[in-house]
Amino acid sequence: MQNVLESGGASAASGLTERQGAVLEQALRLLVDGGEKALTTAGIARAANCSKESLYKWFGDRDGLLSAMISYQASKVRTLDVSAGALDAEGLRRHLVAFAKDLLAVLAGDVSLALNRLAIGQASREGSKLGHMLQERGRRQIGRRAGALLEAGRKAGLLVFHDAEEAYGALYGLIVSDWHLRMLLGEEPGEMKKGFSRRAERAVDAFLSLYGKKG
Amino acid sequence: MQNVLESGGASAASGLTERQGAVLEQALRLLVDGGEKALTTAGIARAANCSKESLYKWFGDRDGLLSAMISYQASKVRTLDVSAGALDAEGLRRHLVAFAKDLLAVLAGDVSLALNRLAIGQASREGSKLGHMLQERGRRQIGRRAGALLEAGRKAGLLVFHDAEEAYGALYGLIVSDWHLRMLLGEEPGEMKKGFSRRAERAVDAFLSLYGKKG
DNA sequence: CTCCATCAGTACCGTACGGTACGGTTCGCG
DNA sequence: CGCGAACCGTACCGTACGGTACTGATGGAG
Repeated sequence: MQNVLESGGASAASGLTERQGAVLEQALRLLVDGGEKALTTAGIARAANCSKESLYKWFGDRDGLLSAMISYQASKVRTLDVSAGALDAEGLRRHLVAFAKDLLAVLAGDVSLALNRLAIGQASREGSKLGHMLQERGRRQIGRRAGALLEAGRKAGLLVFHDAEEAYGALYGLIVSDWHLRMLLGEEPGEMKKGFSRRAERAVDAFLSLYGKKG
Repeated sequence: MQNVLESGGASAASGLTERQGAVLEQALRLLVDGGEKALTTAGIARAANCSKESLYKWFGDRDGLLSAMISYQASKVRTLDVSAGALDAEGLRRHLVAFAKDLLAVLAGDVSLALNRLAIGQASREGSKLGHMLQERGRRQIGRRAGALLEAGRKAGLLVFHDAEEAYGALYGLIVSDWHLRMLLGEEPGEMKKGFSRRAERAVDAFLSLYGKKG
């Protein structure tokens, strides 16, 4: 997640120069540390050792900078596709548990929480481009991985469902419940992370009990 | 939820005068309409036909006013206790479905969404009193109703679980999934509300399939 | 009627932020 | 070397907000 060192990296993928990516990195760090209120153009310029003029030249506007931050962060997250060849019951369970743990880890991450808070705060005013973007690039991405996993399970005769979206919704709800919102509201995530592993297994057990064959 | 007409109402319960309650009502309306950015002290004073000086005299501070708004709104929501005498399977299911529909309706409400956005936006900076307060007065309240319902179901031999908190978490997750977050991010709630009824029943079916006696 | 408390309305102040303009510096290129 | 582009640092401007001070009106108590 912090690998700025890779040449090109996430910057090239979005048509950004390396320097601009580094600036966005600093902006994300500012956002994580101090919240939206601390995310001033002057602060970003100071933290990134660049000038405000450059910020406006590169991103046009404060909103453009915010959008670029979300876009940049999303471009760093790549969901590994599961090679679902020859899946047995135990393998499916392991994959589901891994997915659950990854999901909880991602949602509990500093940057994810900060960006979600930012987008939610901006969601009230008309436009709400950020919320839509976060939704599209974040959830849709991880949803694809889950969808592929569920479809593979069904093809292997291990899962039974007629609506993949509904099954995914149940899986998501069983895993996350209201933990995401609680973390967004400021509950200390350190205490929560301890129970994540057990929570992931419990959720997958329940999900398999609902949608597993002869379950 | 909108019954401001009751004499005294939520104001008296919180040690507020009727006038102060009306001011908070206008503040909530401003927040719902325009988001946190529109919630300025001058705007509240203008909307409520009062002076800024009175605002500061009554609530001390802008944060105090925000806290008062959450406290005031929470004091208006009363969870009806279920008289759980003689519960059969069909009755339990009906109660659960009613709870699910109420939960979805509350979470999708304008005021709830606006207050959650406000608290989440404020959660980053140290203190995060609002998030904690919303958590305590909101979730804990509705969680009690669910807890009583679940306990009654177990006592009637209709539900089997060893950890009420875990069962409630599963119920909540199955009902809400990621819909709350999506609405907080600005997704149009109008389109969602149509499916709430069916969603509530599906969720309760799944929950009963997990925790109902004999499968 | 007089006194006093409360409150609306407004003017005011300090601050902080978004956005712009300008001087000085580095660096690549002909 | 000369030139221009990119850019850093900073100063600057307009605006908007939080919070305070003042004035005048209202209304109840003695």
